Amino acid sequence: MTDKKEKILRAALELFAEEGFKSTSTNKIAKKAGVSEGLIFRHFGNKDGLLQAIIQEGEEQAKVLFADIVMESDPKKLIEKYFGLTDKLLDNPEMANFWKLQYKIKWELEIYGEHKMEPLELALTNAFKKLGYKKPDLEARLLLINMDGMATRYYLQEGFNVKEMVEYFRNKYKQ
Amino acid sequence: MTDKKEKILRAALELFAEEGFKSTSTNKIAKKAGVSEGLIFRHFGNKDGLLQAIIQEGEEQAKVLFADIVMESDPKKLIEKYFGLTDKLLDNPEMANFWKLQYKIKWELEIYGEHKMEPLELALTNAFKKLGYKKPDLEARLLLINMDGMATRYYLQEGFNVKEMVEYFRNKYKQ
DNA sequence: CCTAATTACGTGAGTACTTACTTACTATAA
DNA sequence: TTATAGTAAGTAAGTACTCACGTAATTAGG
Repeated sequence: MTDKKEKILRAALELFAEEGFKSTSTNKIAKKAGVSEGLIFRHFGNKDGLLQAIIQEGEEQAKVLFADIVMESDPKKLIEKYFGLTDKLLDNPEMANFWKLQYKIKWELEIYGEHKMEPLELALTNAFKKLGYKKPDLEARLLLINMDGMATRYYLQEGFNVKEMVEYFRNKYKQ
Repeated sequence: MTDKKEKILRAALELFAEEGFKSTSTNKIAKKAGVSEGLIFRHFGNKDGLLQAIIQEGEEQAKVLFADIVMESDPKKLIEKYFGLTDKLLDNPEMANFWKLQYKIKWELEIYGEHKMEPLELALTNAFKKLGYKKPDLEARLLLINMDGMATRYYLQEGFNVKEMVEYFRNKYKQ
């Protein structure tokens, strides 16, 4: 991975997350990265290849992020760790940018990409089963759906207090 | 409102909801509506004016939709009516299209437009207060956040079973 | 170890096509 | 007769992508 190739990736991630995939021109990406426009196509083939490269890189990040949660065997601790995700995401600006991009392109290209979340959903389902929930799969999905909603607010509603909301929701699973 | 003007509005709503605002060309709208491209600009000034017209029309629809819920004085019934929203939205395809557009442009243009939901949030807050909830405002917001999450899944995740999820969530507020 | 050949990296100026929007014009109705 | 509704054919400014051309790095052979 050359220096300029990485600069393209970083510039594209930022611009895609800010302005969307289709609305971001390759010209703009090249200017932000400080390279010639042609270099983008040399390295990634076409604009879509660039997007795929960004997505793939992010998926690997996500796996690392989820690993610690999924491995937890104590159900209560697992749920606690799940709620801890938010803080991790908020503290790392590059990670936050990547997740913003994820949601943006979800809506722009209308693909949900559930496989990314599947291990997390399964782990949560198992935890709720151990805790005696009658419908552990639905309870797990409810948590993830709530996460989607939180993300919508966090990224789009100015002044939305995530931490307060997460704290309130988390408390429902504490006792 | 002339016949052709309305055809433009309908075509634009559909295309914006399907492909997004920026990605839909005025040329395409004109072809779908069966009018000349220039007529769009005669009636709406520019592409943004067309979007505004669609949004405004939809906001009026939303007010009508929420009115029945907001007016309800019995807290339990109010919450029940809130959960009934889903069925109403799913049964009316034009309404479904409008809400899809709402979420799409939220992410595309990064504006949340909370004022539209405010009366609903206030009404729910009041209902939870009457029912003795310690933090009725947060509980109300939780419901709306959940709705955002459900919408994300419903519109983007193929094969997502909304009714089952809504039913499960609704049951938490029944007793 | 030096040189020659090959590959990978990088650019600037082009390509054909699409974009939102304009203009000059006609038909229709009040 | 005057405003309104409607059109066809433009326009300049993008758009993703290509191409001919260099230069730097890597490898191969004597």
